[in-house]
Amino acid sequence: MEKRNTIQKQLVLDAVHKLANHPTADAVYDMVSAAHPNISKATVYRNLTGMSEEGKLRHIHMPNGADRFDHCLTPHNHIECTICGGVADAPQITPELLDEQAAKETGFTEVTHDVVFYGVCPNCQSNA
Amino acid sequence: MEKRNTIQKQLVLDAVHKLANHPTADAVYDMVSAAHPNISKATVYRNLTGMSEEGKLRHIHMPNGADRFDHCLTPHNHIECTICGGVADAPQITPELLDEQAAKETGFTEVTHDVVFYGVCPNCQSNA
DNA sequence: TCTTTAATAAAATTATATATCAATAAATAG
DNA sequence: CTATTTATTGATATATAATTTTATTAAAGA
Repeated sequence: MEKRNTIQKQLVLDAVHKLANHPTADAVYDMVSAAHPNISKATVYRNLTGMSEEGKLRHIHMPNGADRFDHCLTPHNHIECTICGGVADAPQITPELLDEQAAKETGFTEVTHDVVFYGVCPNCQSNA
Repeated sequence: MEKRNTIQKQLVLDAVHKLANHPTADAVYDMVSAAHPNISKATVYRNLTGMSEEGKLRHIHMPNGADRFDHCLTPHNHIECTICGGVADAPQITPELLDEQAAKETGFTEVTHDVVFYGVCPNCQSNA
């Protein structure tokens, strides 16, 4: 008796898949609580971080605002629009190289990294 | 009469220089308030972000904990120890290339980025 | 069905950062 | 040097993101 499948956990996972576009915990809460009004925000947070640790989701730490969660598990980066705040996928760029080089030059081991790009999204470009 | 030089601003700038190792706003506040007990935390935050915008300091947005501030203005990245939480300098890696490639593949313009590395620092390696 | 205990709901708490606003003091003019 | 202007400050309140706490609930195995 280790892990249990709860309705709440399933609803949270479904919401991240349905929302697709890198929702924040709050956005997930909004969607889930529409169908299941009594769900607690703490439960949403717990399940999001828990399932990220299990590898069912990806936890994206945004340097500015709230963290986001991604249903897509293949390696890639993210780009945030500096105008509307929307987050899109960005290409993954030679990550092994980055980590190796940083390890060599800093003396740190087990090196990983986060990259977040910023820019103006196509939509905000045309509305300017 | 535009910008004013205040004791508080000078104390904050000095503290970031003296602390050197990428202090958080809180660490700066601790040092400054030792010499100037009445200083407000809001003033420390205001001066840190203000001087970062003026280019006198660099504001490092950390994806996890509190933001940090760097007296060193030459371009480089940072690496955070996953054990002790300390932050060290990391090499800058082909940034123009990253931004260009991300812009091309996403359709975003005016692309910049943040990179933060994570790893185990030399000190935590030997204490393991 | 019963038992165990992982997971939940609700509220309080922590951490980081910003906003508000009356009071203060730095820069300049006279 | 003094007066004036207003940027800056201090104190507090507020905002946002996320975690902790604790009694209760319910999932899974016996």
